[in-house]
This record gives sequence, C-alpha cells and structure tokens, in this order.
Amino acid sequence: MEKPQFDNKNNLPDKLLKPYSPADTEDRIYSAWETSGYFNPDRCIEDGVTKADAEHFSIVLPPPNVTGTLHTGHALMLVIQDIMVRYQRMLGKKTLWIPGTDHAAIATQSKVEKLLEKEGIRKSDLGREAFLKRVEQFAQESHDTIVNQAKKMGASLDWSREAYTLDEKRTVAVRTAFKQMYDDELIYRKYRVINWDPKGQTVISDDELVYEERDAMLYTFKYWKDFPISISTTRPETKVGDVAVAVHPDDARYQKFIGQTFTGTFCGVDLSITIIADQGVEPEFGTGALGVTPAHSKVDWEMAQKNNLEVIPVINEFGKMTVGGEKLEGKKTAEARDIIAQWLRDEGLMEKEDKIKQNVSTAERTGAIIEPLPKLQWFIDVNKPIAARENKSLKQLMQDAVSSKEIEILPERFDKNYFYWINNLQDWCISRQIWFGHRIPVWYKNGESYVGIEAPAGEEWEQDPDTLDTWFSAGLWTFSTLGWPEKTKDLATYHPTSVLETGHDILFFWIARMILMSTYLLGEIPFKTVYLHGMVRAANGQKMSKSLGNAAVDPLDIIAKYGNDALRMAMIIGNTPGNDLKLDENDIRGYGKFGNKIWNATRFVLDNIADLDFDEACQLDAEDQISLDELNSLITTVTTEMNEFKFSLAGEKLYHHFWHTFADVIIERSKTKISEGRNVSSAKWILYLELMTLIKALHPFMPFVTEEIWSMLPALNEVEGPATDAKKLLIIEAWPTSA
RNA sequence: GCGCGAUUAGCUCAGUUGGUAGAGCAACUCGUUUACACCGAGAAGGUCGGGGGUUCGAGCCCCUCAUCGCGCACCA
Repeated sequence: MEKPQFDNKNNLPDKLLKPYSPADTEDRIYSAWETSGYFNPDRCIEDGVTKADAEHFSIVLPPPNVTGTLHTGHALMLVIQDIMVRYQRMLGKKTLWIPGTDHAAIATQSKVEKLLEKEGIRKSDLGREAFLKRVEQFAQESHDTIVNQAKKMGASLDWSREAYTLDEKRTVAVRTAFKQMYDDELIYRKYRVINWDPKGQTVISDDELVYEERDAMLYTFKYWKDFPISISTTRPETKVGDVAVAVHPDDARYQKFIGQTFTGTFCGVDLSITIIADQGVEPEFGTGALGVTPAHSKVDWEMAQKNNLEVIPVINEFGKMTVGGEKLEGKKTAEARDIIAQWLRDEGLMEKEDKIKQNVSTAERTGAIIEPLPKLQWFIDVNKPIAARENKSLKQLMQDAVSSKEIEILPERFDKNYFYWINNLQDWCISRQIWFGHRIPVWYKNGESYVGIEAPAGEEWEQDPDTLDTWFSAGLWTFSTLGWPEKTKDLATYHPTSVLETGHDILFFWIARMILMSTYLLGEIPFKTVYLHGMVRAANGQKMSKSLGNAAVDPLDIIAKYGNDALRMAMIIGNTPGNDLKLDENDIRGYGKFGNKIWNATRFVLDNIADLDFDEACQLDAEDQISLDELNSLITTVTTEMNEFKFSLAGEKLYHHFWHTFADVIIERSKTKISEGRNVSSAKWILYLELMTLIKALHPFMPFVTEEIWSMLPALNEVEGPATDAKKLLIIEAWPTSA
C-alpha cells in the first residue's frame, strides 16, 4: 500500500523531509564549530558569549600515546569529557579543554623498533640520532591520525592550545622541574638493585611491573657438605652470588649460628657465607633459612645494606652469568639453573625439589621476566621533608591532597587504592636506558656534574645518555600545558583544573604523579575532581585487545554507520564511574533511531507551529501547563545530575522524556487539539517549548543532531519572540533553566 | 596473603541520603491514526546470589557464605 505523502505546505527544508543522516551532517557541523572559534574561551569572551569574570571550568585531555590510532577507550574518554565541557560552556563558564599527545617513551620506541625489525633494521645500526628521526616521523604520523579522529568524535577541544609532552615548551617545564627537585635534593643518583628489563634493555619503575603466576621448582639443598643449614630457592643460579644466609632471630634451630661465617666452594665458585638474623624471614617457609644474594634481589640488597655485606653481581644486563668459569659463565640464567640443579643432585647436596606456584615480575611493555640488578640510576625521594612545603614529604603531599578532600575521586572507593599505594610507595626510579624521551638534563665533565635547563658552556661536557620515565613529563601536564614555568595568564586563570577524567588503570601511573608534581612545584592541587571511567569491553564482556582480535572495533567505523551521537549515547547511558562498559552494537543502533526520532519530531513541530504568533502571550491550558511543569522539574533534576557527574541518569531521563512524554503524549495530544480546533495556541506553544528546551538539554549528549536542528529553527531561539539578530550556534546557547 | 568490585526481568545494566522494584534491547498481542514502521497501543516478565541481623520498613545498612572479575603484595 502507498503511504500518504507528507504535504510540506510550510516549505520545511528538504533535508528535514528525509530521515536524519549523520553521515551528511556531522563533518559539516564540526567545521562550523571550529570556524566559530568557540572551542576557545578567549573567543567566547571576545564575542560576549562568556563574561570575562565568569567562573572557569578546565580539563586537560589525557594525552593519547603517539603509538597509533585511537580506540574505543579513547572514544569513551572523549565523549565523557566533551559532555562535561559542552554542559559547562552552556552554563556560561570560561570553559577550556586542552588537547595534546604523549610521546610515551618506551611504548613508542618499542613500537618503532618492531616496525624496523620487519625491515630487518636494528636500532643500533641506525645510531641514536637517525633512530630518533624515525621515531619522530612515526610520532608525527600518529599525532595527525589522532587529531583527525578526535575531531570526528566531535570533541570540542581548543586546538589553538594543543601541546605535546616532548615539545619545546614542555621540555623547558621538564628541565625546570628536574632542576628544582635536584636542588631540593629530591632527585638523587644512586647505585642499587633496580628492575632490569633484559628485553627492553632498560630499568623500569615498580609500577611498570606485572606479576604473573607461574609454575616453579623450589630446590632445597646445602651449599656444600658440611654447611650447617639447608636453604630453599627457586633460583639456584643466583646462589653463586650469595654472601649470607638469613634466619629469623627467634628461630631456635639456627640461633646458635648467627654471626658465624663459613667458607666453601659452591659449583666451582668460592663463597663466604655469614649467618645473619632478619625479622623478615618466615620460619615456616622452606627450611626457614634464606640464601642472601645482594646483587640480584631487592630484599637481599636491603639485608646486605643493614649487615654491611659484600655485593657480588653474577648476572649481566643480557641475563647471562658472569662467574663460574666454563661451566656457567656466559650461560643464560635458565640454563645455569639446570646446570646447578644437576650439580647439586650429582653431589648429593639436593634434599628436595617441590613444584610451587610463584609470582614472577615481568615488564609491562616487553613481557620479559625482570632481572634485578645493581645499577646507578636516578631516583625521586618520596620521603624527604621539603622545607618549602611545611616539611612534608612528597608522599605526605600526595596523601593530604586527597585525605583533605581538596581532591575528590569518583567513585570514592578508589580512595582506598590510592592511599594503599602511597603507603607502600618507594623512591621512584626515573631514568631509562632508552633513546626516545626527555634526555636527563645533567652534564658531566671529569667527574664534575652540572644540572640545568641549558647545556653548560664548554666543549667537554657530556650529557647523561639516559632519558626520563615518560610519567615524569606527564606528571606536569595540568600546568605545563598552561605555560608553566612562565607565569602565564592561562595558568592563573585555569589552574587548578576542574576535572581530570581518565581510566582507573592509570590512577597510580599518572594521577598520583600529577598530584605529586603539582603540590610540590606549584603548591596547589592539579584538579578538584577525578572522574574515573571503566574499561570498554566487547558486547560479550571480553576485553578488547589485539590478541583477541576484537580490538578491530574502530570507533570511526561505528560513527560512519550510526553517527557519533548514537555512539555517545551508547557509551554514556548505563555507564557509571569506575565500572566497565560493554559496548553493544544493538544499543548504538537504538540510539541512532533516537536521533531520527528527534529529527521527525522536529519536522512535526516545525510544520505545526509555522503560524504560531509569537507576539501573543503564551497561554497554556491545564494539561499543557502540567506538562510544562513536568518539563521544568525534569530540567531541574537533570541539571542537578549533570552537576553531580551523573551523566547516565541525566541522559536516560532526557531520552525517556523526549520519546515517551514529548513524542508519545504531548505530540499525540496536540494532533487532536489542532485538528479539532480546540486550545490550538496552547498545543502549539507547548510543542515549541518542549522542543526548544529538550534540544538544548540534549546538546551535550548528542551535539550534532541538536546543532543541526537548531540551525533549522529560524528566528525561534528566544521564547519571548522571534530573534532578529544573527542566529547563535547551539554550543554557546544558555543551558535551559526551569521557568 | 591483603584489599576492592560484581551478583536486580531472557540479555545488558540503572536504582543518588533505607519508604510500594526501573530502563534499553529481545520476545508476545494488536494496530499502517497525514512527524516518524528507524512507529504506536497493550499485556507479560524479578522471593533484587544464599543465610542471618538492625529497623515500623532493607535492592540499599551490619555480619556471614558462595560464585565471577579486578587491584596490590620482597614467601625466598
């Protein structure tokens, strides 16, 4: 059967007669926003959109790594932040959202190394300079992709303030921060056992360790026949570096040996073993005695420091043995382990071999098993009292910022994780043996060293070859992006920032480090609210990852299919802070339909209010007045929820009201009134008021379709009557208030 | 080992200070009424993981157990 044609006697725009097409709309709308300049708060002030003395609202975008393209996780972060920013801008605040990218030192370097590997090139073949050129080229390409993607996602970022963690300004910030910390003796260089990644050939911080449970063999044996105590270990190969055996001070079995030294030969290596007492030894585990290898275990290193023991390195940076003659030297640790285990059996020294589960630390980036090694590295002291900060340590500064409620973490339960992490925090190792990143601003000459922003004068000064942990520069992000160390107007206006929105997986890596840097360097918090989102998962709950093959869910594909507005709604509704989000294509499709529903409702309203006389006072009949009251109370509720970061609730209420109250009840009711000529003016007024209000309130959630509709409401943007001045864009329209 | 979270309609999840259980999707029945079939109307569907406690009243607070997931941790 033929469907009756919409007669369009009121000459509605052609595009409004067809179903809504995000693909034909979104790019055009984004360009209009960019051209307007309203992503930049300065422009809003110039044009009188925002008052110069208005309250500020600022967010720094967690800078995506320049390691490739944006994924759904990035899309989620862009959506949540864009909603906040659009809402705050409509409230009339000086609203700034700063974009940027992160050089992501190790991650980017290893990515490029892998690409070069495919070409059969090693980074050592290229040399430092040529290699860095390749990395920078790669980083630039990634950057361009990322920027384009962010724009596709509708992010209302102020591109005029874009920053990069490795650009010139940020380099000055990094060096200034380094120098100040060095001068305050918070940064120091020390030889100690660190986490060595044999694959990445660099030291990594404690936070970059990932523990993996593995099967291991626990060997129980004596070093030699007349040694009085048996020890247990999973790593016999390190025992050639042993200098002591530690027992619990109260252990009756071993007390009599404490303080004695025994010498002998273990697998061809001469050892001198002193029996020491340490509270940390668990009498119940193994034999209750522990072989101490100061060079290859952090715990043992500390025992050695306390007891003044010698440190004997036996493993090198490549995970190979450096002692033991022909039998062991040059062998990989795993091989040496078997050789020693066999030797123990052959010698009749092996007493027990037990299969156990063991947590081994691996490197987050390379997956390699960490080899603890003693090395000279740079550290940040987290316990030293700082005179300029009321003698508080960095640890205390981090703690106080949150415990004082100056910084609020959403959801609140992450407070506990944060405090727990701080309590267990040890000095932060900030040097890395990689090429890509901020080179440590320290120069050496004949045993002399110089720390500064610029290289010292004179030829012979040699800069430290190491680079800084990428989180050092990231820690400065809230203020380095605003111009620090210069005293800029931006810094005065927009810092502390209002909200930091990111995934809970980088609470320690990044959020804690930003709090550290900001409270120390500026004496103020970096942000007031931390909003932590969960991880985006596939519809079946699986983690999206390349190895599972479902990381192929490209946000741009979804946008091409259903539109950005639909993706946004699917990412916001049903999503609460801290909880993972299952992204289901059905939901996205559903919200795509909602966009069309809004579109069609607009067609109906515009067609019916074409002859509405705006000079006449708005007079509503009883039921329409009730509807208006309901609308007002909806807006009040939604506003409260927006202020409390409850975007899911707010979005869902707007969705539901639009569809099931405005469309299903009010529009349907108006048809009867208009066709019967009963309370026609009231019916038209309520159509108009509802549509106007809902389009505005929906804008932060669905910016494209609402802006597009807004542009088709000629001279209707003031309730009082037709506007005569040039039409404003919806992004700078005032957030609706209940009348 | 310590800590955290989840467990609510078939599925995915909301539920803000304790006050008569909600949404979306799916499924069911009916309906093409000129904004929209990317639609409408209607009905159906839950002893809120188990057990105990506090309370006039508990999805929500307390205790306990179970299952799943996550974070942290120097049992060698």
